[in-house]
Amino acid sequence: MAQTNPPFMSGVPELLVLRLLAGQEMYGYEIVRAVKLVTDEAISLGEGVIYPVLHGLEKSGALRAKRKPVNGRTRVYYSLTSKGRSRFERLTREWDRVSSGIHSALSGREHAKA
Amino acid sequence: MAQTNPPFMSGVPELLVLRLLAGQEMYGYEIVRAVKLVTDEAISLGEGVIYPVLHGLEKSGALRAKRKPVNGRTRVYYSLTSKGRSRFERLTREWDRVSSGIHSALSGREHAKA
DNA sequence: TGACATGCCTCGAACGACAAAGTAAATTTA
DNA sequence: TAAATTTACTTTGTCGTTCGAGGCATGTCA
Repeated sequence: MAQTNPPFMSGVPELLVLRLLAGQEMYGYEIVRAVKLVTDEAISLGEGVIYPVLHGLEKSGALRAKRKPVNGRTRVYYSLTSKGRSRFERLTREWDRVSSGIHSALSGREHAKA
Repeated sequence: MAQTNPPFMSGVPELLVLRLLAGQEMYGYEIVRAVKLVTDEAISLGEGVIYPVLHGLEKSGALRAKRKPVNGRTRVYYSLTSKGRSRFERLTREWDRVSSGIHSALSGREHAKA
């Protein structure tokens, strides 16, 4: 029972979460909605993806969580630590490397003999 | 024991294999070497990745295999079927969609309020 | 009253990438 | 000629991750 955004998704939820939190502190439910917006509807991630990513990043020290009661409901706001920021930068570089490698492969003229 | 090319790799081996075979027929070991070349060294896939992909694609009808003895050794050449070609096109479109969504997210100016 | 939105959480399944190791023959090198 | 390297294919097992579905509780709007 996986798959809706087909392939090409590994590492992407984490990258997007870090990207959003690099701009401002946000809470989980908000991130779920924001992902759609910032990716021009290309990518949609459910809560079952976002929350585990958030918890994992927090546990590893990349995020800091702050609980805030708002209108009787509780929101958990996350923000980047410095560790999170460097992780974001590393992943961004990695993404650039990989995606441009693939771009080369896809756009290269036919055969490149080994 | 996963990870060397870290994240962002899901679906990529299959895409690259299809891409290479769209240009010419090739055998497994050759594909392993070619991947490095066509991705400008950005991506390197071992035999433990390539061969299973090849077998899976063959089983699903995307590839056709032809055994050829060469210098006493046996090579298994693979080529794309029409099913494989349309799969390649579909995956390419999907890759473009996803990668440009991510690009939007990464390059967008800060906050985009939900 | 009910339906829907907000907000959090967790489970289990399915998939797929990967390293490592194994086999075997040809080629190269010492 | 013996040893090491390269070619070539294969399989096993592990591990991380995404994902849908479900559950819970409160608030708002009809």
